Amino acid sequence: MATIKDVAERAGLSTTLVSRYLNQRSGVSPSSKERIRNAIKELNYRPNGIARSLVLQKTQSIGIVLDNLCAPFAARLISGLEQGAEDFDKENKYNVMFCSSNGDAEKKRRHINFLTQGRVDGIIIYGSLTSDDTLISELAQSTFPFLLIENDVEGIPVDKVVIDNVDGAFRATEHLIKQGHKRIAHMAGNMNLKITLERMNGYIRALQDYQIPISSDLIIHPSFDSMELAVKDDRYLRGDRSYYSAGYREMKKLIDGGNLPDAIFFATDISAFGAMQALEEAGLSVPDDISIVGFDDEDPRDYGATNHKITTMRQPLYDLGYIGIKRLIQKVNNPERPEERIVLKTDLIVRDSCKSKK
Amino acid sequence: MATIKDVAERAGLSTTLVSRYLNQRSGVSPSSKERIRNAIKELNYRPNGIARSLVLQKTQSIGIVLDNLCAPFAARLISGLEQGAEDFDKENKYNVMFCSSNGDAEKKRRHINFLTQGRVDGIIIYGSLTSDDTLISELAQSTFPFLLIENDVEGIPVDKVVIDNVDGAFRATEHLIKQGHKRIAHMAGNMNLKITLERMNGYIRALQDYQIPISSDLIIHPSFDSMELAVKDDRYLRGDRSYYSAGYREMKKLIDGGNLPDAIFFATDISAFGAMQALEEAGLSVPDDISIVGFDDEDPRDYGATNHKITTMRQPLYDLGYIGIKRLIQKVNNPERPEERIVLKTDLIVRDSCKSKK
DNA sequence: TCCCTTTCCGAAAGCGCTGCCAAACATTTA
DNA sequence: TAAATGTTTGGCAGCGCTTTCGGAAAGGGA
Repeated sequence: MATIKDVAERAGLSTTLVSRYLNQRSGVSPSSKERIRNAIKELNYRPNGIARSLVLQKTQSIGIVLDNLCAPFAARLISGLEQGAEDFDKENKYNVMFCSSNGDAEKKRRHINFLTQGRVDGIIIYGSLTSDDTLISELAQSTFPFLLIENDVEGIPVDKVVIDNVDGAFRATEHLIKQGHKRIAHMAGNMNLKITLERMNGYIRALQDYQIPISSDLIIHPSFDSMELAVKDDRYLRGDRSYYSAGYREMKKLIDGGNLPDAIFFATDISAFGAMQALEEAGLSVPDDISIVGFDDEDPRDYGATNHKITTMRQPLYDLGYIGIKRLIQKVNNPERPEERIVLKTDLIVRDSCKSKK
Repeated sequence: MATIKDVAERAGLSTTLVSRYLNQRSGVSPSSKERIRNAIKELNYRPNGIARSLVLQKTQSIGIVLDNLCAPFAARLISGLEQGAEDFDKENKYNVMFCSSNGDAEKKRRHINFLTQGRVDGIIIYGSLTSDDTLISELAQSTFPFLLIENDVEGIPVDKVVIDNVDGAFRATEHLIKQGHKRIAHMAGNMNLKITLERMNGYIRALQDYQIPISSDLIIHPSFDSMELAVKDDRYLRGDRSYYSAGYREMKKLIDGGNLPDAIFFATDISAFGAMQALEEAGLSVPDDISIVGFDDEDPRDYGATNHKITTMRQPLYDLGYIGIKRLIQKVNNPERPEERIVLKTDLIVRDSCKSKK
């Protein structure tokens, strides 16, 4: 591969001049320009961005690492990220690069390590790492600019943008309460996840606020299988179905138990979809026999479910990305700014799965 | 940011030794190791990958640039790429990074330029560039390893893996012929695209082979709007709907014209979905009134269509990615290998949109 | 004791580029 | 004509790392 030196030699000029030409700086005479242009063409020269970045201490790029590029929610998140990068810095455009770990924690680690070794100017990490994520705190010690989305790690000052899960769950439950429901159950998510705790918290607070007694019978803790195969008919089904099966199983138990609650707030739509299948099979109707509110605004079709129109709390994924990358770029350009924790609210999307109780 | 020099100084050793330690080479005594380890921790040192890559002339990463990361087909392609990278080089794992241009040709160009300036060891470009893609030929002149997927540029020796569109269209048409259809129409795609020509070519050859007269009345050239908004209800619809509308319009004309063909072979499923809506609205049935074969195996739900079960030619997208990245990594490790053009066949997926003619 | 391995270590060159600074040249002004 | 100003140009250091190569130290055998 030809280098800037080769070009300079060929053009009979100094590398300084060639560099100036390449970066369209002033101080290059027209005749020199011409000679450099020719030399470049003759040698098929392509500048080495790596070397350039080394001296400039800047790559003009941003890395994003997430678990699953093809996940149902990813599209909206990605759009937000791309658009944010576009809108923020119109002249010095940032190149946004995505790395997908496909649920492999080790791979995610590797990606983060790779990118944070100066390969990009900053990174955004979506979602949590394994429980013992010393990597985040190590990163926080260094000065490398990074930002977390949907990973509300505690104890370390870190830039992050997160969802207000407590508020979302509160409002979801409140929605049910305001429709006159009293026996409101909650089907929790994976208890290893912080968001599960937060959502349960919101549920409990809503009941407390409206002076509805909290019954532990009505709080359901499904057990989750490990991630279920997301491939069907060689067509990639975008979502992990383990929550679906869990919802199905628990709903079945509930139906068999005989004492159905008025309403259920699900920590995630996916479990709700599974539950709805169980209800359907039992000849029960949503919302006539039971009201349901979910969370996440998932697309039932991504989980092979029938097209339920479920009332749900929707995460502002686009905004998560948009705001996140804006903040990161600010950080890149002004490392002194103190860390921020940005909280976004969820939206209540009212569909057909709830009904007022007479 | 601390550098290797700082670490060496702190440890009271040379940078050479620190480098050796970092790369787990022999020739570092246990006591030195200990001191280096401490120095690294104390300084929060992270090695600079950029500098490392500059001297090693290797980044251990691969870049992928495509038009739309969130496109319906992308999931399968991405899976293939990721898996291929994984399977090929188990010890020196490559980091795969994705760049999405969202249909912006200038952005795609920028991404390609960025990555090919030594930022990665090789890139894969999915889909075509603008018609005047001098960029590809420039790249071909250089020694930078790259590979094209689904972009069968001519005249330049380039590594690429492509679909056999002629064969696919031939077999699609043949499928119709063998069911006894005689008046088989073809709805073409965007005539600026080479694949459109190839698919039409396959259609014509099939008719010729089976001695069915070719009638230009039966070859429909829809006009396509520019890319249609792919957002609906703030939920990102994954596909571009312009082909859908075109299919709808043309089918309507055909119905109004009165003289419906026995069958239609569509250059893309998306047009077929649109056409099927028109047929439905006209009270006509597929496959009773007309048989249909499509191409691409698109998911109707990605285009807001009802869930048609269409017989179609499916592209082996996973394989495209899997084989493509394997080939690229080979190229990276052995630049001398001459360019290859790998052709993959499509699969006929029989569903419910065709019926034998009595 | 000497010589020969073996192990550990560091100086220095260099990867391809940019930016500072001074030198060379050209042009204008007094 | 000399001085002052403006425009081009190139030498060189240095970005953070690896690697070569020779030297020092330590251990072993005679």
